[in-house]
Amino acid sequence: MQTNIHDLVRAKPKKRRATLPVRERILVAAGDLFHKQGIRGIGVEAIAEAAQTNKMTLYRYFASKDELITEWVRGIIEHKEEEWKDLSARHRGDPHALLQDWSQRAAAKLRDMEERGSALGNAYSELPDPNHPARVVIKEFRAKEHKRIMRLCKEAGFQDPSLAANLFSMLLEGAHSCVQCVGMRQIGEDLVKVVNLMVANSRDQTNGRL
Amino acid sequence: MQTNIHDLVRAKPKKRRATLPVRERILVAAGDLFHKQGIRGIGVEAIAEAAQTNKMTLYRYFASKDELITEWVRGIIEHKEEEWKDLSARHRGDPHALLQDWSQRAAAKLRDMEERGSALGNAYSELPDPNHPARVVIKEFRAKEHKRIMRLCKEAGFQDPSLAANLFSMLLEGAHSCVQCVGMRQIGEDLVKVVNLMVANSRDQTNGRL
DNA sequence: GTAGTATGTTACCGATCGGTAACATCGGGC
DNA sequence: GCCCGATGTTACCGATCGGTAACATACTAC
Repeated sequence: MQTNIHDLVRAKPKKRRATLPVRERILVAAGDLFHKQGIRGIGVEAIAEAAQTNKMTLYRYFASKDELITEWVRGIIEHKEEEWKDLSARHRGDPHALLQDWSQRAAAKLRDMEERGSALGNAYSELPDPNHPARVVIKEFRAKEHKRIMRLCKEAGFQDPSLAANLFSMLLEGAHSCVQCVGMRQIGEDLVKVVNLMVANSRDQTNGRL
Repeated sequence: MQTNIHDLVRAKPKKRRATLPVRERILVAAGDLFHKQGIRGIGVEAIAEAAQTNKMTLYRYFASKDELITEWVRGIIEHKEEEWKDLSARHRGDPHALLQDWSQRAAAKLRDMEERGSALGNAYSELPDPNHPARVVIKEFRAKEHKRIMRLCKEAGFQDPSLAANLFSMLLEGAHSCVQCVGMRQIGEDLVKVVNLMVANSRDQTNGRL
């Protein structure tokens, strides 16, 4: 077969797809589909296709679907960890400001969250097996995160830091669920409001209400 | 074949199993397994077996697995509705007491909730299809429940009833999630504490902080 | 060029699962 | 006794899915 103009034209977009390396593309596509369709609601073949590759290549990077799930979860957690680092670097020595900024960022995330709540929360619900590696990872992260908030509440001088920390955790997690029955903008704003109130309360030493 | 003593002995437990009518047994077994193993993690055959019947009979009562799921969800909601009726009958004209009782009951439920949070929340996560009847039913219920709380907050004289209602919803939903990273006893008690605080605040007219 | 590595393609396997058909059995009411 | 409705049993179908094998192709480096 002779080389003609069409071949030259078609030849271009060959390597063009590689905006990201394969592994990353798979993780991104998997994350997107896991989140939208549910972990058990999407097959590896569809994920590979969405990542512009195929099942075989997927299995060259991930030993199993469960491992793919776990790596995806790890990625989300890693991202959250980095955000914590940024947050604590930005407000070093000022736990009140940190908490407020934290709630504002959460509200911002709530704002552009369409219908299907928290990825980690959903994953946790979808993986009831207590030995599933992804579930274990999520559980550890949640415990860690809660300790972090607890420490922050102590630094912030809350009268009952344990209560305050549990409250913050409840509010944040609850906001993700309530997005589904209340508007997301409202929920985000209310989260910020109440955090501001609590912080103001803890600052005002004459009235340690919370 | 002759009738012998063994046949007589075996004959007894035949109808003995009917503690509940078949349909109820199926719903109970399905609920148990859906909750423990996840909706997509359990098959209809296993459900039928747990209900001490078989797949064929299950399909004589429920047209499909989806219908079984939906009926199960409806049952849970019905139960919650009745509890609301009881609650509002018991505290007619006293929204503050109602809210406090409500939080106490929620705390009690949190106390004997082992590991796997709210059934409706999990179901919602497991059924991403926005057209799934069970999902629709849950969504409607949540909206209804939130309106109920909102009305209650107005009656209770909260300065910002919308904020208060969103807060209550967030706290309750969040408590179900946080059960997984904090102890359940603690979460329940803290939920009660903060509801009491908010109610006290709304009663104290000189300080409408929330 | 050639060799080697990463990726694509196809076909397949075994298991599971939702759902159905056909037939057997049982139990209660007449 | 008989009949009839409810339930049990078995076998099966078609689809989906996770995972693998074998082979073909493309790209890079030398």
